[in-house]
Amino acid sequence: MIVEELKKAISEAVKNLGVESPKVELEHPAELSHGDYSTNIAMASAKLAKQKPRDIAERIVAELQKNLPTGVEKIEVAGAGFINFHLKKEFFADAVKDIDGNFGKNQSFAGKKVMVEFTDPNPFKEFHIGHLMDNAIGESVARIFEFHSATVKRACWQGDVGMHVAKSIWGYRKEEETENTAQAWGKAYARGSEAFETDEAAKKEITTLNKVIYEKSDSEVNKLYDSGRQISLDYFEEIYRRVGTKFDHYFFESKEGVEGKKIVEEFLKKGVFEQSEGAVVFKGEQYGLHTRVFINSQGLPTYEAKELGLNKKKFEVEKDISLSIILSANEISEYFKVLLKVMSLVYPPIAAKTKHLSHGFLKLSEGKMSSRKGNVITGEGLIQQVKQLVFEKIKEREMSEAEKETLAEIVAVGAIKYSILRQAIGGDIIFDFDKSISFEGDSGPYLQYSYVRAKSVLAKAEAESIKGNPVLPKEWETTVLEKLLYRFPEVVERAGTELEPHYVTTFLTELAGVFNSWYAGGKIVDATDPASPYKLALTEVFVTTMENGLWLLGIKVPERM
RNA sequence: GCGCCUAUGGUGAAAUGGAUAUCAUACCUGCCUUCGAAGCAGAUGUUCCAGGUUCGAAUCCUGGUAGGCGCACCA
Repeated sequence: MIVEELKKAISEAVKNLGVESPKVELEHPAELSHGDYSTNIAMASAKLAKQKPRDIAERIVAELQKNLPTGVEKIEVAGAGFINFHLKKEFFADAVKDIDGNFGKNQSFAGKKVMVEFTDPNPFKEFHIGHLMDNAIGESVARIFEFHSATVKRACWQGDVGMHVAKSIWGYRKEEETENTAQAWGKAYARGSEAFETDEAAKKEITTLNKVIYEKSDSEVNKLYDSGRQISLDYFEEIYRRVGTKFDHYFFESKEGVEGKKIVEEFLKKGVFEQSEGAVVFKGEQYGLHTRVFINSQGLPTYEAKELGLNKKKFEVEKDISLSIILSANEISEYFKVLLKVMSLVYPPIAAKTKHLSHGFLKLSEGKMSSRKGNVITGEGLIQQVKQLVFEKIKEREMSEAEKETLAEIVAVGAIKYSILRQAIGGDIIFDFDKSISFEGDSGPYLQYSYVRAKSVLAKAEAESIKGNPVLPKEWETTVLEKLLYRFPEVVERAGTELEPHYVTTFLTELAGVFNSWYAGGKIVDATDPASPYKLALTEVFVTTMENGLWLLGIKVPERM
């Protein structure tokens, strides 16, 4: 590996100078003109040596020149004392040669199992664009772990009991003729919530109904409950299919709540929880957190207790989980700190392996979206709207209706996922339909288009029977494309360590830009050009990288567009 | 009130304590008789404020300001 070679050479050079120095760090400079790798070792050791950084840098370089590491074209001192390494064109050609379908994968989680819990929509409520955001991030995180060779188990945690269900069923019964569809249940929830907040009598009815649902004591309610629940779940399944997620495990609050309540009761005796105002609570203040209710005064488990049951259950259904990730919006971050504290007191080994990953909020420019108020954009609605724009764009194309339909779906879902995965996961996205979903510039379709275009170059080459060959042509000037391509595995690795899919998005966007620019600069397939086979090999490798990178983002690639 | 998070061109974002802060969009100017113009090339414009740490700060620390979220039986 070039990095290890360079590091070794640098530390030896530094040692030969008798300069004391900290650990050698290599990085890619922000600008390619500054070389392929750079080190700030001279600045870092200048203080220890009581010398000028630039002088040290000059002497290190002189030392390195005596025995230039393989693969290095030239070494320069720049700026305050940076040492920049420019690699040889052969290095890049070698890197290109090694790229295959596994490009970007590493072994860091080989033999380890990771569970990722995400999406988590609640039956009886809308599947809104916030769920779409959670899904896009969660699916990408799962795929990134798969590229780290982990066995990944996707889990979906669904609230099929609780106050929201009572509100929905109450709201459903209020309306005389209500269709049994997911949309109708979503509206019923809004009705129930409204009444709960404004009407005291309704509030009482709903609270009672909640208990009835838990106890399954009313057969008419049970019937409504069963059919409404199934309608929601079927509806969700259809969305998962469209966005490309397959869950391994579905967990339900109705089930895990029972176990969770038992855990709370057991640890109430052990003093972890205490009784307060008829409820069972955890006093978080002693840990700098706040108090939360685990069993309410009706004797029903709250979300906290259910989670306690859930996280134990995860480690029962899947043996040997190394890492259990829970994805959610950051509105419940504080709550999760309390939960993780309780978990560390109740079952420390599980708590130690559980990590809460919180992402920002997807909200509308006119304010917070709330399914209680009914001002939500549903996930399905958004996909439909974006699809319409795609249809508009391709209406003149010579394609069958079926082909247009498939293409519109792929482009629409890709555009949405890109708009979510382009930024660090902590930040909110103020959703504005016209601005948030783009087809040009930094966008999903830009990546898809670049890919499709490269594929058609390959198709042309095949038609003209020109084959790709990664052997360097005689006169060759290294392209920016080559200088970026070999970095892809590093990007994937970093995305995994930091749990940040957007590193992949940023890299692919830059790569596609570089490819497009190169593409516009001259012909790739050209029988009269001796460099054509190498150019083709580069194009092939670009296609492979885009395929793998887009897969990591959960973005599908069309054949034509 | 207390706690957590955030603040980067007009707008949306990126940046491992590093070099002249990078993209996109919008606006303006060119390029389809090259392998797909959902593209390419060019022009304009940016780190909330005040201190501090550091050879070096958008990044770390302190104090402000502005915004978001949370703070007992919703999830």
